[in-house]
Amino acid sequence: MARQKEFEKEEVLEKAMDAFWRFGFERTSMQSLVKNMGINRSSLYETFGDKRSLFEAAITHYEKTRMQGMVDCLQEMGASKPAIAKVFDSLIDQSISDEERRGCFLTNTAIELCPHDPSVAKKIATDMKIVEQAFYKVLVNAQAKGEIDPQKDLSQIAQYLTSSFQGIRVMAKINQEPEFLKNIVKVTLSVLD
Amino acid sequence: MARQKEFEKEEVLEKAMDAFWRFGFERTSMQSLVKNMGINRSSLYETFGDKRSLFEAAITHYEKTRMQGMVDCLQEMGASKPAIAKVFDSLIDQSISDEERRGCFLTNTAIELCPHDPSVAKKIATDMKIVEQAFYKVLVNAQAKGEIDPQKDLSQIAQYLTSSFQGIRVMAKINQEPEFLKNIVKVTLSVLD
DNA sequence: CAAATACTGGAACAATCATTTCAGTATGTG
DNA sequence: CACATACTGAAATGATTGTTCCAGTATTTG
Repeated sequence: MARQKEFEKEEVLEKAMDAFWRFGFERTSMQSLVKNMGINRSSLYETFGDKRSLFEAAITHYEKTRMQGMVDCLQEMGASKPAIAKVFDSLIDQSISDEERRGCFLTNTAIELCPHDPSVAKKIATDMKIVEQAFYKVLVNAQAKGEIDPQKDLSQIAQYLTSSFQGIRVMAKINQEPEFLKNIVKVTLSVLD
Repeated sequence: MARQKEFEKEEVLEKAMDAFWRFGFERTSMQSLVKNMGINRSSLYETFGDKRSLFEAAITHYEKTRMQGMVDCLQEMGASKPAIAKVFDSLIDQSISDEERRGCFLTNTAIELCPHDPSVAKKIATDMKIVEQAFYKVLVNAQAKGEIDPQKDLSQIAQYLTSSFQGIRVMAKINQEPEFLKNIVKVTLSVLD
């Protein structure tokens, strides 16, 4: 018995995420969010609450729409060593074509907010654990297939791959040359041989 | 024929660096800088110019007082493989005891400013090249001593080590457990074997 | 003493920040 | 039609932002 919402929540959240992703929490003003999300200021506050809440929603949206895709790729049936290479290859593809150098929203947030925001820090820590465990599962598969030396400690390698991933995200902010990034990945993955 | 400056430039710059290091460029206000540097607002502007200039001076100060120490460690006479281990060990020590999770000022700045500030981006890129070349020199020594397989491509490994360093800096923002970080370093350096 | 420089503290500036509120209009259901 | 909800646009709030300016005081050198 009332008017319906005119905007799709996910749709405007995508735009909010994009703004936070590009500029970070502090450099993104509510003013610019109103402009970029294309909804009224009042609707924004009513739907998402304050800036912090909106930011958390944006992070959650990133987890669902970006991070999960990578995790899924690692958790496909029978995924093993090639899946790891694939994930790092698409990391490079993304980094090269990322003209605004957005990098990874989670990495950016880890740097900007983790030390001062326990709630966000917890979210990011959980995300990293999920990525790490996705790597771990693939490594188990790979080891079972004989692609990886059975002596190797897979949980350690999973942590290492997660860390390497973050490192490349940082490097891509500084140097986007394809050869440069490819070399790093090559050496990184040589650990698996 | 005039009054002398009462504060040591390096001394107050250290304090400015500390603030920017902890909170980043955007979250550090001139107000808080006036307070933390312990000098008058007028003196601040007269000595360092505007906020951006002060920030660049802070980065330069970090390069001289923090980064250079690591580079020196790598460039000591005859430094080879153990020097690399030492650098990563002290990275872990720093990360563990870094209660405010400041991490690396250059990493933080790369994430926050590189995409939007070409001048800062250039500075950081130069710094990374310096670190990379320091690694490279040590690797050459190590290879000459027979510590490293002569077949390995040292410039690629130098890039890899630089990237891994950044990765650990990010991970330490998220998880400071010593065992966790040590494992990552262990796997990282296994590339040299 | 006189001139030059460096300090202090605070005021003033215009701009921007996040957030709240409100009056008015549109669109739906009973 | 009546009521409920959702929209719009704008204004107002109070705080904070970076920066400039100034009057007054202190310290040094010629």
